Amino acid sequence: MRVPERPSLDGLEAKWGARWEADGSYRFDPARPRCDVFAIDFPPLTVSGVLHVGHVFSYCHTDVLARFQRMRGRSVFYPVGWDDNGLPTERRVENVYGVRCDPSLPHDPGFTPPARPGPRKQPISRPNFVELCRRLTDADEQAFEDLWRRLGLSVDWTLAYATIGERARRVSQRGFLHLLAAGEAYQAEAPTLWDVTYRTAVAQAEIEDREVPGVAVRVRFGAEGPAGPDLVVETTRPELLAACVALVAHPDDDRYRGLVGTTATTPLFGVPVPVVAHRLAEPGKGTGLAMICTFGDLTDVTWWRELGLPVRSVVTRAGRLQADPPAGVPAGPAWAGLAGRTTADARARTVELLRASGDLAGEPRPITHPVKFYEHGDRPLEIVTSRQWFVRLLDHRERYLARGRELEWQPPFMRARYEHWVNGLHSDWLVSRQRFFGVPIPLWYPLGADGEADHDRPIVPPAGRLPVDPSTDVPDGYQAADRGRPGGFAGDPDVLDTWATSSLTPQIAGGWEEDPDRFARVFPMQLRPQAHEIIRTWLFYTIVRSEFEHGVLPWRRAAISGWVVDPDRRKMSKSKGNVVTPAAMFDRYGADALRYWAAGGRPGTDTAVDEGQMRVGRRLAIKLLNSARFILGLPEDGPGGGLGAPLDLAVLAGLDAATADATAALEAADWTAALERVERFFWAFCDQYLELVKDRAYRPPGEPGGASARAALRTGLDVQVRLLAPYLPYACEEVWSWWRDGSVHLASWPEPPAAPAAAGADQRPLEAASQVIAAIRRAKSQAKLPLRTPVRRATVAGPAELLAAARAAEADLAAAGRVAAFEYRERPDPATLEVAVELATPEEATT
RNA sequence: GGGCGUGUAGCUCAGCUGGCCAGAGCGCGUCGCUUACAACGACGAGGUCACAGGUUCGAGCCCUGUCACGCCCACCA
Repeated sequence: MRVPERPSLDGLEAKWGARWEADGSYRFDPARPRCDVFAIDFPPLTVSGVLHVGHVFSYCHTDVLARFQRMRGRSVFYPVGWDDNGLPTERRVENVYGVRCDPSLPHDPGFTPPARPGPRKQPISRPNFVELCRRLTDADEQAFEDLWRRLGLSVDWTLAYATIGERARRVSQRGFLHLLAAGEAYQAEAPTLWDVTYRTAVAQAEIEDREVPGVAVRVRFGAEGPAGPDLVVETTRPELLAACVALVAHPDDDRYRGLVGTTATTPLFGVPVPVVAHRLAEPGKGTGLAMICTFGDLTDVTWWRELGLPVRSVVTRAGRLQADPPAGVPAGPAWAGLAGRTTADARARTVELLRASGDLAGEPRPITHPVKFYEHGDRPLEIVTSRQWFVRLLDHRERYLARGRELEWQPPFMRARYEHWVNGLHSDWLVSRQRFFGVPIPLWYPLGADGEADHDRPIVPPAGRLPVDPSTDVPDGYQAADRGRPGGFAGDPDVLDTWATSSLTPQIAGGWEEDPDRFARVFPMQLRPQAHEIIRTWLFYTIVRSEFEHGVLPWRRAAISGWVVDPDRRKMSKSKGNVVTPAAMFDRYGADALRYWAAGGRPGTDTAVDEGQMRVGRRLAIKLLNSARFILGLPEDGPGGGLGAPLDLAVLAGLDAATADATAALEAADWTAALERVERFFWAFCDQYLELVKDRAYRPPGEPGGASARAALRTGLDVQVRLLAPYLPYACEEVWSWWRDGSVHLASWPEPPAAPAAAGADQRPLEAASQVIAAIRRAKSQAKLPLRTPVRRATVAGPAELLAAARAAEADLAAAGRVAAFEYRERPDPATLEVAVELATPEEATT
């Protein structure tokens, strides 16, 4: 036994972190049978360059569950992943190094990035760009790893993977090729939502609506024949006038019924367009007559498709009006004034032109309206027509809904989000992205004699060649010189959506098709912890992939965590300047305290940063050290039990109840309830029980009652250190090391009874004694006297059973309360004990 | 516009399938350096359980409606 003179939390993180790493304490044991494995599909940590306490919050929850399961004897499969793939990394590289990717440039092997970013972004080749992405993520990952280690996450670092790493690329490409072979992945030339800043198509799941200012403009169209006055259309996108292919009204709208089938004429351009009817036209919006453009919004796409209208594109992929007008639109002065402008510029310019030509009906009205944005973008999405890869979702909606009902959701209401999303899907999953730092689409296309790619006959690499990069690798049967030559081949230039890889995290981590033995042991997994805002992406897509590849749910339970909000309950963000960094919290309170605060966040609920709670957590950890020092510093008894006093049996019986409750809560993944239960017991153990038996505990070995108290104290400590270990891994490990071998985190989870002698013992002696000692303290406190003030007589009144229970602890009460004499009065009515306390006079007190 | 969630002491929240005087921690006040702990301990004061109806012997908990807040979703006229 080696108990320090003054226990402290200082230095524990470095000391035990190094030990756990050296001992491989958290290694997964691949030899254990499937039934002993607890596998966690842990969220790949987003390497974003910004650290805030939100990053540690939900990971603590998972870690508590992992540590609990490990102590229950499971081999925990707890891999850590890095989500470095994707657009956020690209954007950071652009800003940090002042570069941008130009895939037409050749690789420059001697390239070094500018020392500091210049005002203009320097164009560099794709390989150089990807190199910089790697360099940046490597550095970030190191910083993040240090943070997770300090937090005490019990992940298995030997299982680490990165979503841009070779293994992930191989799995991702294999998965894509499986979809392709099954006809579940297909390509289509279609109008899709397009981000003009990043110049890539985006999927439904990555879009968000934002309320932005705009204008509602009323525009006159020329009517045909005797229809009378001009037709007035209200639009927020007048710049798309040249893209107008029809006007539309609801079939039941009497105002326009007579016009359907006639032709109207666009102002400024004089282009004839048909007036058509469609149920999606809403009589109540604007004038009830809308302009159909290719393409202003998704409704335009629907109208265009269902009504068989022609295409007149005017917006380029860079978000500007194209140089030449679309076919059928004259290249007159009106167009000349708009060509090359951004859509926002062109909008204002069009209003001026309409005003000059007299085609404006009234003045433009400023409005705010919801506009679609790419979640990482800051300019509104446009709709452009391009060739893209899709994965079928709509065909299997019912199967995904069924899997969602099969999944155990925590909290259960989160299932509604999932169902809502799946029911609201309106398009298949667009998986191709016109980006650079991602998993390449593993295909080439043969080039015809005319040099055009034949997209209908993609060249597929054999499984053994994966991963491939079609921009540098050459398909079997071709030479490098055939690239881009008529009769040769061209690589698919696109990369896969980052979720197309992340949706395979169970397969990547589990060794799918590469380590079948391991995969069979860990998949399907037990737990998927994640945040609620990515239910529609990560969670949904993972179910999609698992359903396709394996026909099963990828995990049994999804634990959805809430947000961390600032102390004023606002979401933390860099722009608001309210980000709390974890490093400062670590320094001030320590990892255990931070974990304690995080564990107070109930499943699925938002939690505010609360330094007060961190202080409480720190206090709990210190209390544990101090109480352990006291208990372990008591005289040692020889072997042979000794448990016997009713109070000692009672405390252990109470501990058994707490253990059972905490275990049940943790089995249900309710880390907060379990902690509350254990914590409550622990404080009572220290403040009530320990104070009551101190006198006996001090007695030398051999004297009556001493061994029993010490046995209960030691047993209680032993059990409670294990109950708290998932929450306070450092303080618990420290205490454990004072008197036990090995790591507490590999010790067994306590199971009642803590001591056979105390099994099912009567808990009332402790309950009664606690009431009596509290009353004695109250009397002294109200008399403004020190607690050591003697009591001449304490008269205890109450029901017979409680009186008997109190009497069983009389000697302890007398010592703890300095009571000279007790009297007992039986009274049936009060449920609790009433204690009349006669304090000693000052003269008596001094003697 | 649709959906989900939340509204309980100054603050953060517990209150399980409705059952005796509504709980905890923080904060606050008072007292106390008692041989584990003064970055501590003991004790105490704080609540019309958002509002209005209803069901019931009995409701913070169930039903209806209203209000406030948060989140998710929605075809930008």
